[in-house]
Amino acid sequence: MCERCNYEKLMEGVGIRATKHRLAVLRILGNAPSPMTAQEVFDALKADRSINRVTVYRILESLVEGGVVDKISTGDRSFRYGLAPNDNHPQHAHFYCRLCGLMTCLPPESFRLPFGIPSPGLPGVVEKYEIRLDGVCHRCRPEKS
Amino acid sequence: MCERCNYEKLMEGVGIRATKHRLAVLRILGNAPSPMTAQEVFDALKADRSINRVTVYRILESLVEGGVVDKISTGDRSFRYGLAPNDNHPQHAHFYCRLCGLMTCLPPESFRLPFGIPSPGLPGVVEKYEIRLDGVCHRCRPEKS
DNA sequence: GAAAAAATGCAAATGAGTTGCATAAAAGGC
DNA sequence: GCCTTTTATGCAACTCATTTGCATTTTTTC
Ligand SMILES: [Mn+2]
Ligand SMILES: [Mn+2]
Ligand SMILES: [Zn+2]
Ligand SMILES: [Zn+2]
Repeated sequence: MCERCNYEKLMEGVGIRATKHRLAVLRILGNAPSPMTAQEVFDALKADRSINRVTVYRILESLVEGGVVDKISTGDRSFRYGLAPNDNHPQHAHFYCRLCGLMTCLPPESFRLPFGIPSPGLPGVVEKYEIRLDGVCHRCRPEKS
Repeated sequence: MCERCNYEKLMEGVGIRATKHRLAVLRILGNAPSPMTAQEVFDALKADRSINRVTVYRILESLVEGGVVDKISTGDRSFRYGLAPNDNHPQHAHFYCRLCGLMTCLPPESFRLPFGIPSPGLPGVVEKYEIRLDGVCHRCRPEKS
């Protein structure tokens, strides 16, 4: 999804050592058109590398912890992971199909929150926010006229 | 949360028979200040009634299916349930504390999406949407100056 | 290069939510 | 009311994404 992102620098900038596996995970997420599940990342990695499922979870956890990757919740019981918003990638909303589980990135212009996180008045300190539209994607529509 | 809601009518209006258990669940959700987990609903019910955990899940499922209750996703791996937006209860965003798991309803005025669900251009038909601010609530703040 | 620290692998556990099937309660027909 | 059919609930077992514990590499530090 981005040629301008130097993933090594991105990771080391937040104090995460750039191992082969971690770099591979971040590249996969960076090239993905939509946020992926841990399983999808795992499968993508297995294609040309031997890696353990647990390691994938731990890497994703680190990247999320470092703020490089976003962990996105859905209507099913798994999470999706994608590049976190940064200078090159503005925050954006997602569409989630409750039938096939596909999660789609929406253009950043639409559905942005009209605020710079006005914490005063809120019940806590906001670290991130999520806007998710749920429904049924066109592929899954029963009848398409 | 609401004295104007006739829960029996609400349920039967969407074709859900109002059994004792179902009514109790809906009342608990209606009186709750924040969306609850299935476990919390179960515990609240157990206080003055014998009921099975699975039944709670099935009742919540029915109420969600009927559109009376909203199933809200979070940063942990469980869901919260609350009254679905209706004439008396406008859609609103939520704040989720990643430390204690508390989910708080935010005033409907703030953080509403500027749209009436403009499906054209979207990857599917939108049925609902979620706005969730994630962070750490004041109670969980490590140092409060 | 040896010791310490960090990353990875493997097996087992966790836990919210689900499924299958038995029983109880409610609804319909007479 | 009484019998039949449908729907709701209970109980036990299961699912499956994620986590945990601990052993084994791999990397870093000295
Ligand atoms: Mn995205
Ligand atoms: Mn709410
Ligand atoms: Zn779909
Ligand atoms: Zn908290």
